[in-house]
Amino acid sequence: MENPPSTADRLVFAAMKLFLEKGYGSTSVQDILREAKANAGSLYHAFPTKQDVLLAVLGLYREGIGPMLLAPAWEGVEDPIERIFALLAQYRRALQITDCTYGCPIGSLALELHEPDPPVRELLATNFDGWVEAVKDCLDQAGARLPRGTDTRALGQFILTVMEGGVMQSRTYRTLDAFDASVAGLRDYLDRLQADAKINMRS
Amino acid sequence: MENPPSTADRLVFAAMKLFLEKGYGSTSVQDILREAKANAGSLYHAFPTKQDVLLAVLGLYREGIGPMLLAPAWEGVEDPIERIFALLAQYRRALQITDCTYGCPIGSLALELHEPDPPVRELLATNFDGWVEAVKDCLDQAGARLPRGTDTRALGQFILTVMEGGVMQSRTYRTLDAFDASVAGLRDYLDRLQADAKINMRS
DNA sequence: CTTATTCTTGGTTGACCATTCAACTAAGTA
DNA sequence: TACTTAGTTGAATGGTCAACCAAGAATAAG
Repeated sequence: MENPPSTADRLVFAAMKLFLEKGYGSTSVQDILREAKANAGSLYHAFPTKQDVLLAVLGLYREGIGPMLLAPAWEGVEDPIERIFALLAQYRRALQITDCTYGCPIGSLALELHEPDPPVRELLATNFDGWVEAVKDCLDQAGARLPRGTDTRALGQFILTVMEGGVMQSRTYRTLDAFDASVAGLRDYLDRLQADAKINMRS
Repeated sequence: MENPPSTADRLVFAAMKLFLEKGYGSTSVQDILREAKANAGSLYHAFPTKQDVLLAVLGLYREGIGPMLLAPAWEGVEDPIERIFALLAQYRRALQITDCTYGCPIGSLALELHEPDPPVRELLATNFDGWVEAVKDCLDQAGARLPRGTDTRALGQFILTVMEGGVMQSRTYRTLDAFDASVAGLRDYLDRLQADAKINMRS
């Protein structure tokens, strides 16, 4: 993995960067070729179509959830509930250093591609699944700190919802306000759930 | 307003329909012309560029929030908190009858247009503002049923976040599950806020 | 009726799009 | 050596795109 990356790898990384910056539709194959310093033939030798490049990018995101997203976010954070907010803080940082222009790449693609071919839609869903699963694990670890019978998977989906909705608004307003308001709302909610669980310990 | 609509109107309505169905980038000027049964020159007589058609569509959405969105959703619903959920139910219905393909037109455009020209971005933000303001009004009417000192505008933003995030996931999964889970989470949260406000009445 | 204005017609322009292809190179094998 | 395969080159293809515009029709004003 230390040797120079293959042309196919360069192409996928270039596409990942450009899809994040400009979206899928507005990124031309030429753009990818220029960014990766490759030729059209090389791309079409490695990938049948532009959409297959997208699939490779989405696959890379899926594989990267653990090592590229969760690992850095959770460094030095042990508490499972705090890990959730550390993850959200990671997205906040991304918004901050890009002046609220880049958000969640998966969410952007999910809404840009109105009627994506089934394989694309499935990979987007798989990415969401991986994210929700990670949050669900945190919630499960929090265990008795949450009310008995909490549907942790549904709560995980709710947390993804809050992240994506907050990112969407912040990108539109070009301000962190809406994202912060959304995370604050979530924080308040989780605090109340924990307070409730504490009171009802007996029973 | 009973006379046949002008060509410009037909074009804007056609564009509204197509932008919702296929997004802005994937809708060509030709598509709009075909749908509106008009010619290219007519469009460019009424609008300098395609983007100006988008601006007209966004303006129409903005004007329509009250009469086209809130009025039907709130028919027969008086309770301010229930009005919020009636509004969310309206989006659920839209998802349902389109097999989870159409969601919120503003949200879709907001994420599709990665770096929109300032006037477009501002109109998207104005649309969000109008929505949040309407929800805020409901929350303000709920008054003492919410904890003292509740930031109703921030809570309104949070509710928009939940709607948009839920719609995004449901469109990706092609299932109402994630939307329902998100609304259920919000319902639980608002219930807890109201329970809290009731207990702390005295003070 | 005449003139001015507004709107419509539809063909045209030139840029850009994803994709293809025949020719070429480099590396491996026997 | 001769042959095979994987990867590369970059020009060419056919199509679609937003936008333009000259000419004509409809409408309104004098």
